[in-house]
Amino acid sequence: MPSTPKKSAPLAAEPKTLVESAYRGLRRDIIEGHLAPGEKLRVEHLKENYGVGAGTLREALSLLIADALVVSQGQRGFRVAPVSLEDIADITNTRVMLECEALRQSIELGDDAWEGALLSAFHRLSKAEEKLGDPRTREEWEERNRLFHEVLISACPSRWIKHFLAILYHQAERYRRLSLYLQPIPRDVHGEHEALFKATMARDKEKASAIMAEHILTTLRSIQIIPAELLNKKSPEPASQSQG
Amino acid sequence: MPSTPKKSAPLAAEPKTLVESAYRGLRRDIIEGHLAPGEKLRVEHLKENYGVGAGTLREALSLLIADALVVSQGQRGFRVAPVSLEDIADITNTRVMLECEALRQSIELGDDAWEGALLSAFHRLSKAEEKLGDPRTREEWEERNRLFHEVLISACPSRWIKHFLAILYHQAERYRRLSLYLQPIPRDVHGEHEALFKATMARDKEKASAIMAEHILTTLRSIQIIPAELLNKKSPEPASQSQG
DNA sequence: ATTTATAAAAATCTCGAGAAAAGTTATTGA
DNA sequence: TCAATAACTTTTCTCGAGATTTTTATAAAT
Repeated sequence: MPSTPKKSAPLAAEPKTLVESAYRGLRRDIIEGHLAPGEKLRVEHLKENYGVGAGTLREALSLLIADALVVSQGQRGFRVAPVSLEDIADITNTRVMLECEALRQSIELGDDAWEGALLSAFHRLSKAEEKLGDPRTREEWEERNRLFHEVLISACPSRWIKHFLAILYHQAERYRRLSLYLQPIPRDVHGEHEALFKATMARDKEKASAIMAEHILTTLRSIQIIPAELLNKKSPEPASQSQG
Repeated sequence: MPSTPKKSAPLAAEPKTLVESAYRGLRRDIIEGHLAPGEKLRVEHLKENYGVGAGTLREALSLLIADALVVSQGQRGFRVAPVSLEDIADITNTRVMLECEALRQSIELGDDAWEGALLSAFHRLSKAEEKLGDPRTREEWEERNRLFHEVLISACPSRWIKHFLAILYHQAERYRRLSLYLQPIPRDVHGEHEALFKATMARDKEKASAIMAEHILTTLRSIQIIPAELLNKKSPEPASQSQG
């Protein structure tokens, strides 16, 4: 569970310590694909890229195991978590179940402030969707999309469901970015968001969750074709990373 | 997700490294209550109890954040995760949802080998339940109970659901042990297990999941009274731990 | 040519000491 | 008496170096 109630990240908010700085940088590079799935993470090499000591980097990698973005085996070091078609299907199905349940509870319990926040988030997302196509606005849309989904379920009182959803969202985001090269622009995602928004505001639990399920599953279908060369790099080819 | 398909633990199987040894010992001591909820975990003191260096212990603590048994805040060190009535209720409800879904899928997809394993697990659990009351057999019952639940959902193909359930099971176990002093012997748990077993073998998905839900919720009700002195020790009172 | 054994290389794992921060106690001033 | 500051103590955080283990490369033997 999140140690602080501030954000969805599994650690405190701002990178006060070097461990957290390295954790952030590594997470970003894994999700954005700069560190390929299955790639070996050699501590002695990586510590230079993130400007920290060996022990500190090991600690950051241990933290990333919680997000299932890194795996470690016995005495054989760390690797970027591998990807597979079964995995993304599993992630999606589990996310559908949890997010639909969270949405139902949120609709049941949400108050006026929640409605207001939702209205605001939907407005901002709509604005970002108007000017899609420009790759410079993609990051903005990505962030507002995340926020829209977060606000939708924010009235759900279960911290555990939200915690698990945050993990799954990061996982799904990684897969989405891997297949982004193929499908630069989503399908009619605005229509889906609008229907989702309306059903939620109308407090129609079943309809809203049905739309949500279809929405997430559609995303899966647009992802399922991933070029083979992006999968599970086992060889120790050195990749360049960004710096926190 | 588990890095190895062997067990439900988030790390490799046997404690080959000191990090893992410390991780195991700490997890045990937290779940069994030797390290009280909310208690501060001072690295310099703890490293003697587990016979490892400071960096190694920090790494083990980072690993425990994945299980939500330890929390860390900024520059203020580590603490045992606090407990609350809302939390155990949340854990239970989430567990009901996930475990019922997993059971439905398991019933749907389980083959003959699964039925055989289930039969075996139920038999062993029944034997252990006959001679309950003797506190020496409690650990044995605990283990067989865990295994019975694990086998029940083992035919569910979703690794993520099982991963989340493993986390929640550890959480619930901690609460159960905290309240164990009050309720040394469970209620008619054997009858519940038998009904659950029969409905599952009869491939009655809805009936089985309904019994499962009631079963888990009943456990919650028997837990919800926890003596105040066991809650959230904020003061740095030194507690004695077991040694790995 | 394939396999086994040996040796070198690389990487992981581990520890103790030093710098930075947080928490605590004592002192000063109103 | 109480609040604020300052000095002190404790603890966390960080790094570099040494001990094991794994991996790779080389050579010998069937």
